[in-house]
Amino acid sequence: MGESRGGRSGPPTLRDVAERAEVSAMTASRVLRDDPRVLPATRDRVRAAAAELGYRPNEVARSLRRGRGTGLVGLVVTNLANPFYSRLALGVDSVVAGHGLKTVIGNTAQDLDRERELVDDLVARRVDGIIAVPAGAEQRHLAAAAAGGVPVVLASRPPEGFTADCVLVDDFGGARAAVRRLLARGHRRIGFLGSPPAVHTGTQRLRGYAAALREAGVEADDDLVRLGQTEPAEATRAAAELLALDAAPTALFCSNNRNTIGAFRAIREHTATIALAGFDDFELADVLGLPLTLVAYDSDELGRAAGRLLVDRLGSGQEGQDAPARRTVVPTSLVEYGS
Amino acid sequence: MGESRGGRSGPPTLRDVAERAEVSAMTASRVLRDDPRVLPATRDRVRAAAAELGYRPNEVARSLRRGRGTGLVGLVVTNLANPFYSRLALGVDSVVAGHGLKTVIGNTAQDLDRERELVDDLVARRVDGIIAVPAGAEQRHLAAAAAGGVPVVLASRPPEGFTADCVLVDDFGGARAAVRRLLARGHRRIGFLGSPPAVHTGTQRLRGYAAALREAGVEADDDLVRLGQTEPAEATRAAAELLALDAAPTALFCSNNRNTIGAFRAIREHTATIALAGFDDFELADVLGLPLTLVAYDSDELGRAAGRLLVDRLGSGQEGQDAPARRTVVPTSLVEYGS
DNA sequence: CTGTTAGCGCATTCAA
DNA sequence: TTGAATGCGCTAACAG
Repeated sequence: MGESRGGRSGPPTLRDVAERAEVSAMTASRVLRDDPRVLPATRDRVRAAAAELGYRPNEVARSLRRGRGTGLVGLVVTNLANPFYSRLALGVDSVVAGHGLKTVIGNTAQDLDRERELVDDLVARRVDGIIAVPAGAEQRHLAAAAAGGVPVVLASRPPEGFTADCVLVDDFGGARAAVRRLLARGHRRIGFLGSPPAVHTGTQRLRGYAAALREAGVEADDDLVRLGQTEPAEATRAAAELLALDAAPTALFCSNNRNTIGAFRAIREHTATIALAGFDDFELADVLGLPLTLVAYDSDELGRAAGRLLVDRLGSGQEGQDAPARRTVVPTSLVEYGS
Repeated sequence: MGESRGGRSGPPTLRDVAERAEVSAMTASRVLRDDPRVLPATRDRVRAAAAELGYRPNEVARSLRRGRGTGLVGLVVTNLANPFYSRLALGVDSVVAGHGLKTVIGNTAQDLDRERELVDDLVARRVDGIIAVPAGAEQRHLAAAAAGGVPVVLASRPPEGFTADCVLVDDFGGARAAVRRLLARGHRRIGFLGSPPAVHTGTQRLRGYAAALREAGVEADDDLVRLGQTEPAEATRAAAELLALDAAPTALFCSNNRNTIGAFRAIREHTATIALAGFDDFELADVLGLPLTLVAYDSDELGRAAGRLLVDRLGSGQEGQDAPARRTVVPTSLVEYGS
């Protein structure tokens, strides 16, 4: 507990511990790293000295010296408040923590500039690897990081313009399955609510929607497709507009949980019965008092899979730098709520 | 783009840039930090060289050299999947990012050992400060960090056994207000569902509940109090048990959103009408089809306030190290849903 | 088993 | 305006 080192400032260093224990810095270093080649008596003295000074090894200096990275994994997401991303984060952390790595989470708030800065900063801080859910199709910053030797794994979006490992959800198949189910129930006018066009998952889910319609011989109607809603309130407005059309849809398919929740509120205010389906499961979906078909998948697993890809790549060391890129797809399933 | 440095390994360093630009490392350093005292011509040469090599300053070396910290703020939470914590995290980040600081989020999964390791690791990595929501009453690791000169701010729990800035929610007042409202509606047997006793917020909210009962002259009944539920499923079971009592409660008060959601499911399966109130607002609370009184507060603001306290303490520099600890309280309000 | 030498990549200090 | 020397805190590589 005693802070006393001739008035020097800042936290105690290895030398301080060494002096106090009357050994060289090297020996102190060995003790504190549990190197066995130290006499038990010396070891105890060093340990005591460290404890008395409240010594904490400086991890910054340590990584600089060792040169093999910092033991940190950077995770870049657009919106931590969305349970999808927080689950993903926990999945990543659960895997990498098992390999002695810490997760640094960066939130971009959908801002591309911020995303670029964040990635650059992670590289500058010498993280061992980066897992990212890029906000847009512009991925030059990630490509640069990868080119600079930092392993990059993409989650929920494929790499654009460079190669990297990635974990995807079966966006196309999941959306198609959900829309097929609406079609099987006799719906022919099915609306689509989705994220901005630049978002990969949204595009794929729209493709799945279109494919299901085509297979069923239903002509697509662009008036029934509304893209660009990010928050439930926007989705509620968009859904209300669709429901107010002369040729209004009898069912809605939403490309993510924000849109599904928004659409739910619009339907709730509406007189006619509208069927609802959407991508992403969410808490309390079962108690909305409305039949609801959701495309569910394990978002923790998405994170774990991404973590595994990264850890594998790190583990394979120098020689594994240019192993072929791997792509994992997380399956989806349909869940029926509400009855 | 060209990687070419006589076969040296690893990313390019300042010296590499300097050599390529035919200047000293010092000059290169100045250019890359936008030091104005460099001839424009030289500056351009250095910039070009850096770009060609794909140079990224090594932030690890930089912080070691400067000695004034890493520009990182450590945030320690128990469960990122809980919206409360992800909001808190965003609030913190929004404030500290404005001061050039990055947030490192660590998730403890309610594990005290993991929390201790995490804090130690953050200290070892020389973060500039730590914001924590400790899982239990045991805070020696935080006290040690604070004693070691790392500013610590607690969120949602007060420091135990040491002094530190903190941001609290008005747990006592919020709970009392909610229970008062149930009492005003004529309820006399009111059950309580809460987190494990070690959690500070749970204890305070229980105190608020008890105080409201006492004021109203209602005798407290320990049989109506169930502590220890962390997940909705556990809360559902606990609520069902209360509702099955001979002298069953006519209303339930829950000390957090996990318990409220769990209790909701139990009440939904129950025949009699049970009034429900709880601490924490949550998404879709308005559509549960049940009258619901919630204690709401701004959890982003909780994070922002914590960020502000930390930034203030950092800003005041050396001399502010032992400024008196500050305590901020975030107010609560009652929200009525369902009708 | 212990110590000495050297240097990771960068920026502060001083001198030119 | 530029550069040379020096050291942040720590640890490989080599002595002893």
